[in-house]
Order: sequence, then structure tokens, then C-alpha cells
Amino acid sequence: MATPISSAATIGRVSARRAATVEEALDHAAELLKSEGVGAVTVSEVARRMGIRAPSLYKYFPSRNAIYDAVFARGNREINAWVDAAVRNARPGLDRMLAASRAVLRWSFANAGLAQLMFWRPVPGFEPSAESFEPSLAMWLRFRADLAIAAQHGELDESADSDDVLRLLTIVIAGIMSQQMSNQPDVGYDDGAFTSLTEQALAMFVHEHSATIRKATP
Amino acid sequence: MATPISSAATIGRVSARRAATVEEALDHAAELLKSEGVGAVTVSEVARRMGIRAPSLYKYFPSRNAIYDAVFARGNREINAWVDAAVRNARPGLDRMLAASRAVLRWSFANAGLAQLMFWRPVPGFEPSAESFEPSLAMWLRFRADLAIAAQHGELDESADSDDVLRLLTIVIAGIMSQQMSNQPDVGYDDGAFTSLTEQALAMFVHEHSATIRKATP
DNA sequence: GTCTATACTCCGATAGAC
DNA sequence: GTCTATCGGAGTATAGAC
Repeated sequence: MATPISSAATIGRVSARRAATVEEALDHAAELLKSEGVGAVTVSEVARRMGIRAPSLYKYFPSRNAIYDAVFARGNREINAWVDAAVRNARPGLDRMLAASRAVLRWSFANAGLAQLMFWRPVPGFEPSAESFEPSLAMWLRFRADLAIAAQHGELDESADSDDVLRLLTIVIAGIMSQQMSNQPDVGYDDGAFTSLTEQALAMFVHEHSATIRKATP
Repeated sequence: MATPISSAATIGRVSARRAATVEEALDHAAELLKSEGVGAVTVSEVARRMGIRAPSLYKYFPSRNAIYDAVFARGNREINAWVDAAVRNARPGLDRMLAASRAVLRWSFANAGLAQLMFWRPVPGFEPSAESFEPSLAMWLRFRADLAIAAQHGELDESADSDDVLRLLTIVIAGIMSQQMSNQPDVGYDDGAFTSLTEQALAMFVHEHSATIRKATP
């Protein structure tokens, strides 16, 4: 809270500076997440990398988990923006659903530590706040919407318009991520033994939900 | 190493006692893994639960990671035995492959923390030793063998006899595990929104690799 | 083999001077 | 806002008595 004596301009300048510091902390946290893994994100280490002392960081974050939560929230905003950009030119329905799937996978591997925090629950005691989690829900709802459109357009079976089918899609996506990250964490996306199966895996999902079409055109 | 003065019986008794202590430590480590997560397994906590001091545990394990490695190895032996028992009456080929898949999933959820350690890489700095990892390789080779048999028997396409198709199967299995554990870690196997899709997911995999059969019998 | 004792390092977090 | 100082705790690991 600003003291009553501050001018509006001062408040703006101060809060802008504050926001920049917060962002810098999150940059370091994300970098740690990426290079050293989830366990490496500590208040001390983030502070060290910022060139300040750990207690000072408590002026910006009330706790270590608050840092996790902020990183989590920013990650969700970023992946949403990334997917947004990736599907901009895709046709709603199957086309956009596949483009979004590929985008989620690409982003997750470019931000492996962050993705681990977001899609698994590796930090004991940390649960994302509802606000931080909200964008993630929104993203999956978009997948759900495209599933419905694809079903309506006849690109997929009508039965594909269901939560279970959405879950099946997330199983395929999460499976690729999980296997690649645990077996070959250090190879590039295009060289990974599992990531390079992305198209095959997505095709498997699509085939399973377009039985009518396949039967019609053997 | 036994001192030369010890009798064979003494060595046997001592080493049996030693082995029992080691097993007890691993029991506690596995229990911690299950109830509190991977981060909760510490030398101090394991020792505390055994009623001894932390330094004493170093007589049995040279380091914390050695405990992880031993738990990892025992987990691999257990899941192999579990799968063995589950597929004993299954026909080699597709039938046994599916039975083994279900068994892996069941075991992984009954031993969630352990499975996390075995199938993901959540502990920074811990890499399983080659000896501990070997049973895991053996298990996947059995899947690979059944894939080959299924292809030969015509239960799956001939193209199913490949490492990529095996990887695709592991993607499906790992995806179910990963999604269930991160989204609904505390519900039972049969109530899980993702685990209850096991048959659907396996069917999807099978369908994708039996195009010939499906075309022949529409 | 097990213990106590200890050394060392790091952590998260708080109080209070500047 | 940043600092020093400090608390209380946990962790890994070693030395040495018993």
C-alpha cells in the first residue's frame, strides 16, 4: 500500500520498479528451474543471482512457495500466448487442435523445468493458487472446444465431443513429454526418440476417433 | 569384509542381520516415498523411523543417493515380479502385452512414489546405477518380444515389430500414469479419471497397429 | 556395529538498524 | 528497500568412544 503522501507519479514509478524487480526474480527462478531442476529454486539462490541478500527478497515474496506460484502463473501465461500465436492461422477444429498440441509440446521442451512444475507436482507442499491455475484450465477448455468443432464438422466422430476424449488427448501429449524428459532429457526436440513420434502419436489419436471416416474411405 | 577370525556361521548370521537392517531401511524409504514424496526421503528421517541415529545409517549406505539407488533397484525387482505374476496365464503376443501393460499401471499406482522415482527423474543429482537400471531394461525387452510375437501371429501389423511402436506403447502407459498422478494423485485406480481410460487408451494403441485386420473385418 | 558428539553447510524466515 | 544478524531447523558426512 502506498503512503497517502506519495504522488500518483511516485506510486507509478515505485510500483514499476517493484514489478521489474519481481520479474527479474522470476527470470532467475525460471532459469534455475530450467538448468538445475525444481529443487534448485531457493530463496537464497534466487537472491544470490540478483545480487541481493535473501531477506531482501522477502519484501517481494512472502514465502518460497509464493515464488513458485508466481513462476507457475507466468509459465501458464506464456504457454497460452505461445499456443495462441501457434494456432493463429489454423482452422478451428481438428487442424487447430493438432496445431495446439504441437505447440504445447514444443513449449514444454523449450521450458522443461517450468513444464515439470506446471504439469507434474514435484514440489512437496506446493499447490498453485486458483488464480495461477486458471490459465491452465482455460487452455484445456480451448482444446475441448476444438474437439467439439471437429466433431461437428465431421473431422472426428461425434463421440469425440467428450471430456474423456479430451483426457485421452492429454494422455498422449503428457506421455510424449514424460517419456522424453525422463529418458532423454538433454536431446533436442527433433532428435528425441519420443518427441519425434509426435506425429505418429497424434495420428493414432485422430484415427481412433474417426472410425466412420476411415471406414468410408478404405 | 569379514575378518579372517570369524567363522562361516558368524559371517552368515552377521550378514543376514545386516541384510535385514538394510531391508528395514528400504521399507521406511519406500514408505516415505509413498506418503510424503521423493523429497521426503532423507538419511535423518529414515534413521529416525528406524530408531537409530543418522550416522549409523552410513554404515549401511555410503550416501543418500545409495539409498535411492537401492530403493530404485528393489522397485524394479518388485515390478518385474508383479508383472511376471500377472502375465503367467496370458498367451504370448498381444494378450500378454496387454496384461503386462495393465500390470505396470496397477503397480505404479499402488507404489506411486516409487514409480515416480523410477519413471521420472525427480531427484536432482541422482542417476540410477547400471545394475539397478538393468531390470527395467529387461522388462521393456519383454514388451518388445510380445510385440514381435503379436506381429508374427497377425494379431498386430507386421510394422508393429519395431522399437518405435514399443515407444508409442510406453508413451500411452506413461501418459496415463503421468496425468493421473499429477491431476488426481489421491483417488483409487478404478475411480481415476485417467486410469479408468486405460482400456480405451490401450485399444487406441492396438487399433492403430492392426489396420489390416480392421480393414479385413469391417 | 551402534552410539554420541561434532563439523560444516544450507535452508526459510524474522527482527531491527540504516 | 536493503542490509546485518540471528533463529531454528535440516541435511550430509566424519571422528572416535563404547
